[in-house]
Amino acid sequence: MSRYTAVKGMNDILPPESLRWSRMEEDLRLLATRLNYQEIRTPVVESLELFQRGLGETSDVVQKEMYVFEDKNGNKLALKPEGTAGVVRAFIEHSIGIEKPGPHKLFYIGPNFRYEKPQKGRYRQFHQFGLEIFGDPTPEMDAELIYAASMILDHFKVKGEIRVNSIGCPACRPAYREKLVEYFRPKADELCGDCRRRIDSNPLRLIDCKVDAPRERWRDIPIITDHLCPQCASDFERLKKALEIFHVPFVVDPFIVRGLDYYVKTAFEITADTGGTQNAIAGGGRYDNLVAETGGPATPATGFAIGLERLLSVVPEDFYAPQPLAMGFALFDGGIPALLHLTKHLSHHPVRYMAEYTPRKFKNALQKANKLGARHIFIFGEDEVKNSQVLYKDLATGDQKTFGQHETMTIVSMLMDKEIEK
RNA sequence: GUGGGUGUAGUUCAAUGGUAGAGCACCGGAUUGUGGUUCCGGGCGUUGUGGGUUCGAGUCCCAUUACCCACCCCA
Repeated sequence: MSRYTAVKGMNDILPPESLRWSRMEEDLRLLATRLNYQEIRTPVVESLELFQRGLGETSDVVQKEMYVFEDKNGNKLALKPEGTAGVVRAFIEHSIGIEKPGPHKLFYIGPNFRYEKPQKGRYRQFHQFGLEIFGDPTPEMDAELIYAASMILDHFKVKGEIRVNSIGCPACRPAYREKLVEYFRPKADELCGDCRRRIDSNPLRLIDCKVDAPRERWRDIPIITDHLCPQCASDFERLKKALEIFHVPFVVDPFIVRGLDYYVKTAFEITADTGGTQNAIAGGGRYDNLVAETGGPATPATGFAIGLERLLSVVPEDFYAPQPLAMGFALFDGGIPALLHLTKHLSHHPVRYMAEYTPRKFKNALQKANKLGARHIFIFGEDEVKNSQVLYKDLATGDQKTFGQHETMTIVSMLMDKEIEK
């Protein structure tokens, strides 16, 4: 047992899992870039107030899940619990919306921190990839964003369910909220303790309760989509129409509620079977008022974030096949210079290769290569060195061949061709 | 914050209250340059930690801690 352990809820990512991570990140960057999203990198730390204002004082994230601390100057800071607030702050601070006409498409990828009790799919340090679009108010842009999300699912061969909703705007949501309160108040005695509190604190959450399962018990719960203002209602229709043109498979789920206060109108969520109860792999929606509320010019905006731990947990195991490994051995000290030359040449090519410079017996070299899972080996023994040759052996097929030591280009192309075949 | 479960070798797991073990993995070897099989050899682990009961505790009791899962919340 080592004396030090990783901090609770924060995990080491070790090989070979780390390879899946870096490949996944590479793919996400590539996909986003192709759709003309540009990367924005914001600090891990922001002022506490930014999050309090942005996410809402009453949200659980702000109330009890943030890592808050003071620096030596007494500034109240927080580790970012989500990605959007920092992006919005940077968008305003650097006048991105003023310098060029919109829409401005940005993506980010990085760690977030929430002080929660860890469980499957939930960690204190977790990672998100997100897309944000500033300066476009249309539901069609929401649809394009959701289409991008569905492309990401397809790319990673993930079967997810895209659930969309409209949660209204400041014009219509308060009225719906009242309707819910009216509906549930007489039923308070039948509700669980949490829900009784929610009637006043957060009535929108009532319909989501797993203890009471209100949607099973009462069929006549007021539904947000029946209480939208004319503008929100027509936007929602346009959203659905656009999604159909994109051929995005989706279901309307009028019970989706976003946990952060800044969302309006379009809200969506992608769920998948992650093997735990934390099955939301992505979530997002429109946040038209956040830029203004954060102190910037009124700017409509929409975006979403994917939880990378959860995404990776549903990416098929064989999605990223490791490259075959090649190894080099010397059977005696006299083979080492030639082995060094081979290492030097192969280092310049995209083949996975490593050498061992302690001379081994032939049999032990093969054993070692097997144990490390190598596919190709190169051996320099006395005969080979005498003739300026190298022995190549394919451990999968047993085929072997000798090459001249100067035929390294042939060797490289052979290794690379083999990889393409596979 | 609230529950439940589990902590024994690198790992997966055993051990009616009576000397702590096995598989896998790892290292070395089995007469000279051909592997995955086989065989032989290699482990004194503060049994998570601290107390208690007992002649005797990995085993029973209490506390504590870590991890896992669930509630809650969310990515």
